[in-house]
Amino acid sequence: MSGSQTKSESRRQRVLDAALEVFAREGYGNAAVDEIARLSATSKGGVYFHFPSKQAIFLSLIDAAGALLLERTERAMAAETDPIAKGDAALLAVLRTFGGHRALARLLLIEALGAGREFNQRLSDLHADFARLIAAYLDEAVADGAFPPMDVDIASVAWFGAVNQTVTRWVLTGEPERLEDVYPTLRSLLLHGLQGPCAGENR
Amino acid sequence: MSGSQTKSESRRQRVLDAALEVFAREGYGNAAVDEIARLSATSKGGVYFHFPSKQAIFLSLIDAAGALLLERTERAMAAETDPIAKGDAALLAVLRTFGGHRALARLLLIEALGAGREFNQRLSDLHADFARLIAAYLDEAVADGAFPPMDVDIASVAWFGAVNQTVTRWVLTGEPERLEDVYPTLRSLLLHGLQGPCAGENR
Amino acid sequence: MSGSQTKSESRRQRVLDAALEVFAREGYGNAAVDEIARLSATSKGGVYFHFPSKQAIFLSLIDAAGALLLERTERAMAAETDPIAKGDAALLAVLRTFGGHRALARLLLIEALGAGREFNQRLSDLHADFARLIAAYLDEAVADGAFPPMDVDIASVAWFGAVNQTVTRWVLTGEPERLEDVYPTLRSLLLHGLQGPCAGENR
Amino acid sequence: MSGSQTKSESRRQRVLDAALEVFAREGYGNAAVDEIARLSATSKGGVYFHFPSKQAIFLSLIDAAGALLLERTERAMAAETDPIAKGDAALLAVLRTFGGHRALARLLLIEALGAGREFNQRLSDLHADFARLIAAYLDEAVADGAFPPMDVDIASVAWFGAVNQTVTRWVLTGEPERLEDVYPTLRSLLLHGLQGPCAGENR
DNA sequence: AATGAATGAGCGTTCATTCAT
DNA sequence: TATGAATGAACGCTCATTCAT
Repeated sequence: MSGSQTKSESRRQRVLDAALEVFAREGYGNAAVDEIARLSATSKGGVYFHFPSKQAIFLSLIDAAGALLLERTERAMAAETDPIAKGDAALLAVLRTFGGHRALARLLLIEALGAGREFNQRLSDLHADFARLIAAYLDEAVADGAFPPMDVDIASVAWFGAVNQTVTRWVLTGEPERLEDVYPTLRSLLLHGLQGPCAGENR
Repeated sequence: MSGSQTKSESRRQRVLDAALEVFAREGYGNAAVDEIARLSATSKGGVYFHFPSKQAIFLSLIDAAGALLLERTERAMAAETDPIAKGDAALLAVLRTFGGHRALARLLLIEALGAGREFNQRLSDLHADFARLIAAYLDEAVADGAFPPMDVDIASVAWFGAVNQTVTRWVLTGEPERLEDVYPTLRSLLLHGLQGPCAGENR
Repeated sequence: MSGSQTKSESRRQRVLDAALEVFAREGYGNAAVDEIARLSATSKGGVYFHFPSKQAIFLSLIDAAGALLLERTERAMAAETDPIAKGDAALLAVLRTFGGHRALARLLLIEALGAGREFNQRLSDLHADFARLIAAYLDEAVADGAFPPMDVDIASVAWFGAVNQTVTRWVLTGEPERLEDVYPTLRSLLLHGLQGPCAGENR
Repeated sequence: MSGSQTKSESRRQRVLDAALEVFAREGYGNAAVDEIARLSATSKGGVYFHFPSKQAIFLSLIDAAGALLLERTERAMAAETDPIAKGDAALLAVLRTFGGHRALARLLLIEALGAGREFNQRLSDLHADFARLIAAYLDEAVADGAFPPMDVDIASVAWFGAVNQTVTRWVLTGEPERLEDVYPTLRSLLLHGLQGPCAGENR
């Protein structure tokens, strides 16, 4: 990796960092490339040297954020063997990733949704990727006997949605102060639903 | 209701109908007031006679859509007495309302989110209203002994999120073809979670 | 004069009164016909029944204001016979007319100027009318031996300008509190100029 | 001064030149930024790159014109020592500055007045600056014994007004063809008033 | 690689005027 | 006479994108 490559990479990264902040603060439509350039201590031309368009910057951010979320979740699940523990690990990984980076949460769960048709596909793909991850785990857990047979497609989407909504509420209203505090309740709900754990079952 | 009132109201309603279509198709930022005027067979000035701003049109739509959703859900729940049946009714009402009006679903679950800070408050309020409705039901059901004690705040948000996400997937990907098809699975997940109904329990 | 004529006249006058207030407050360009209608307790259509256009309202006001100023000045001069006293009377009449009606002063000296080419002609005519009045007086006074021969055209314009500027300053800055307070100084300046009255001359 | 600075400055100046012409021709309200852009052989965006708003362009012009007028007058007065000669120099400087630039005269004496409350302050300031210049001169001349004691505030405003009105007439009606032709008459009026020079006084 | 001046299409909003009632 | 809903042209301003340097 040559010095100039490094410099170029860091410049590109500075642009992405600035873009994340601006997009999260202003939303996609209201974000100005000028502002991204200013925040990244570059010029407008500099931004356009590294990215072909404003849209491409946003897509880069979504892709990176999605990849980060997936990777963290996968890694956390891989560290466990027990099916239930795998699920717990996934839940915690998502809550921790979003809880530690509010701008990222805002970008992925809020701004990306209304940014236009072009991004819906990308977002659908990400949702699908994540659902696939959860679905694969559910399939395994079902095969393992930990869970009864179910429609894993819908179950994974619902799992994802329940988690998303608590994160979204946290982003929009600031409640609860620490996102991870929802973990015990959410865990119980995901596992046992509203009716709670069956008698004689542990935890 | 005089004739002129009727006419004026109908013009206003035509604008709202057109706006719903345009906002759902283009998103808030990309929607042009010109296009709304064209679709409602009015002039731009006509639109601005009935609404002070583009933002006000959007807010009107969100408020109306939110009120419709709440009202339908409340009405459906009121028709039942059994706690479990109330929950089922709420779930079905939401799925049917959204399933019967994809543009409305897109507006409320997708476009309103990324439309800017001004709308987040309104949306938060709606989310809170809906969560309160569910929370009140859960409180009752817990008191009734149908559900064990739980953190109803988080539970209602998670309930809402699981439903929203399936609706969102339907809006974005068209799956499943009929939204209501998710009802049985979603119902089971909400009630019993991933681990399914306890042995000896009926459905 | 029939009752309806009276009513019509009074309605028309109410529009003019409202227009004077709005034009003086907002300027010609920023004044809205809607606002004039509101202030005159009429509808927009009502305004347009009495006047063919916004421009016509403004011209009516300018004409009326100009006529009032001319008439007051002429009447005041007619009441005197001594040439110097005639001049004093004219000066006082102008100061009193403007001093008693700030909106009128603002309209004639400020707003009418920048309102557009269409009004410049009208304003020029008014200026010319007034200058003619002063010029006729000066001609008489010169013939009388009260003043030495002079270029009465320029003198009348300068007279008008000196007065106008003090009124304009009053409108814009509020100084002096009572416009008529400038009378003694202005009188002396107009009669004797900066060098003051000649030795042996009385006031 | 680098080449790019020169180019940027010249573009900015071209915009100002075009704006002066358009504002003088159409008035502030009727002037379109599009037209300014066309006349300066730029694009609308180009105009807005150099100025934040239409209002700012207008203010720039007023400030520059006011500064030019003040500077020319001050310079002309500084070149003389005799009080009377200083006054003559000031009068000539104003007449020549306006007489040589009709658009500038129109901007400062006509369009700026009716352009709105925002500009009145600026214009008041300019009037005050100019009045201060004249007042300072009058104070000196009084101390020198050239003029008798007087209310210099009002005298300077009247001086300014008499000159302005002749310039305004020239702008509006084109009379006299050469503005400077009013100089002798105006000079005499300002010095001696309508009653003319005292017997035994020279010039 | 980087800069920033320049472009120009597009948009929200205003408002004088018209006209059916 | 009077009303006020409707029209539509006009305008100030923004901003993603380009490109000469």
